[in-house]
Amino acid sequence: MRASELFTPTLRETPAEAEIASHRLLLRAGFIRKAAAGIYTFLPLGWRVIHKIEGIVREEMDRAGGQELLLPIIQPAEVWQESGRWELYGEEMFRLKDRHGRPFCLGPTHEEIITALVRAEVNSYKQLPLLLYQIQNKYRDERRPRFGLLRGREFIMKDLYSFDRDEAGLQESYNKMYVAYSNVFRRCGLKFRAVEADTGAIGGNFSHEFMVLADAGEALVLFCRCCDYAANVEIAPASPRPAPAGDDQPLELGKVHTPGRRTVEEVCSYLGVDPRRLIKTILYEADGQLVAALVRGDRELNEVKLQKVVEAARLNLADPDRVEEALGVPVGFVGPVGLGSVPLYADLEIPYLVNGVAGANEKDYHYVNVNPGRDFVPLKVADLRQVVAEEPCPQCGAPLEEARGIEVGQIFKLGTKYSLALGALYKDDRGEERPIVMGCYGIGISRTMAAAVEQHHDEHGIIWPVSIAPYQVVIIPAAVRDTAQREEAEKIYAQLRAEGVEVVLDDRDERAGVKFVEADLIGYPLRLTVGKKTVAQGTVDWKWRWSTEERAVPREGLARRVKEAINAALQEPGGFYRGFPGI
RNA sequence: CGGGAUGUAGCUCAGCUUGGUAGAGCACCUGCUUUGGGAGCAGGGGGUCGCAGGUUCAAAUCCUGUCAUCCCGACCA
Repeated sequence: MRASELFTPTLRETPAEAEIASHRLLLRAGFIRKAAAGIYTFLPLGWRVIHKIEGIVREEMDRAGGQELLLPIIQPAEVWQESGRWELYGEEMFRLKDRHGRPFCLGPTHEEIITALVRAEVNSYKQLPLLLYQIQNKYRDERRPRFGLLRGREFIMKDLYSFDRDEAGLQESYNKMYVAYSNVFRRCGLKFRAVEADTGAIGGNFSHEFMVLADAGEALVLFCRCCDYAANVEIAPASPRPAPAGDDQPLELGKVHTPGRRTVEEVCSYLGVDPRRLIKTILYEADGQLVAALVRGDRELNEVKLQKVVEAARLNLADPDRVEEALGVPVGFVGPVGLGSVPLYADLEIPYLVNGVAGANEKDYHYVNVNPGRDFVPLKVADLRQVVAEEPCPQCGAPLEEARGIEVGQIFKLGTKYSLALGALYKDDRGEERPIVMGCYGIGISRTMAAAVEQHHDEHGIIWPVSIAPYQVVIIPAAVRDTAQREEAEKIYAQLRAEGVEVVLDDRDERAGVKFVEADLIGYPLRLTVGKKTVAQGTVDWKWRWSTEERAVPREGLARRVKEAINAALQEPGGFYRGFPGI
């Protein structure tokens, strides 16, 4: 491709709407443009990257036995009503009606439609297992789209669904996908971790998320330095540890005046107690009913854990005004002692407390010498708190590390949730009807593109891994008006193309500086510069985008050397980033 | 959905407080010079000031409504 013909409108200045690196750089370098909030056009360079990622995904899915098909974007309401998710999905679903008033939606995901397909076409155990996948636009009307491609309303996703006869078959499919996903992200040149994860609203009972490690990531992951343990903080189990040594003998419950002290910090400094002795009482609405969660003052509550323990379909922090209305106490003074009918859910650490401090359920008062078991009895004691770095690994006990991650893929065991709801059954070898056992496995293609930029960029622009770069090489003649330089560059261009290298010739009549700056911004992995000096001495200047080093290499045999270097880079995508900080 | 902010040229923004008929830099077009890290000079084109009402002799500017976008929070296969 000639740069003079390439449609890559670059921006010298950063668009005001872009906050994070990937959004900023993809806009500036001319890969994407915004059409509406959370909806983007992919320009030629951006679309090439998407194709590269899709290509890698296809190869790995096919290698694992997957078969590609294409499901509709517009889906009829019926199948969603059958699974019960037409109601459950709520506002996040884009809904529409046809001219006859029949309800449809833009598919936010495809479990229903593919299960309906398999229900109709698969009847016998002989047709199983089956791995079907598609790469498609998906639609979710996010309350708040943000971060460019990382959280859009229209996005490109690969998802594969596995259909097996039984649990053992599902486990096998799941393992295949785990391996395939690891291959995909390794080949994309990304530093990632597979972490144990919550299954969320999609249902099912076992899941891993694939996280690209980057500071812009919305997820927090914990991983062990010594063993292979890694988990999303949402589900990482805490090990209970005793409260600090204090008074061993329970003292008499007492009420103290704490005017205006609402927060843990305020109460603790006012009363001169360690936050570890405080009982933090947080009120939630679980399916409309008020519940109280108790954690130590120095801990953070984990809502995902609470939701599971409470067994609520919907759980959200209770509105402070509603709490005051229901309990007659401002939230800062609510405590477990004498809280009436509100069910108490206590973290594992709470029963270890001796002579703790808690709200007195009376404005401007707290209780001291609160003793769990004596002064209140929780409905349930369970792991409710957030684990933090340096706590012991649940597998081996070594201190955990934490990192931020961008979720680019997730694999689930669904079991029979959808096959039962939609009646996807098969006859086994004894003629008995049984539900198909399902799994689902997603990769955010467009999100992976953004994640790659988050992980691989510098102050000048993007640094694409060779495997997903829009083009592998750019040739820059320093001055195209110099016939010798121009002809030399044209020759190299023709030779590289003959070798099958994906190359851009920057044949524009621009100053060399402009071409260098744009090449850095766009992030071509390899740059070959032809100048007056290199022509005279029979060399070209060779520079990798991720390196600061530039060296003159002989013009003789250049095309083959480039081809070999590109192949080497494709073989070991992460190898070129050894210099990058990582884990 | 709650809180905050912003909509003026393709991009970044000034002008708004104190109403008087629209500006800068970059980008674009033409010419000359320049040519290995976003060049210089000269000339030129481009905006119903988000939209709709209202106040006024007069509105980018004041008032009301509305739409859009961004940030924080809530939410999130």
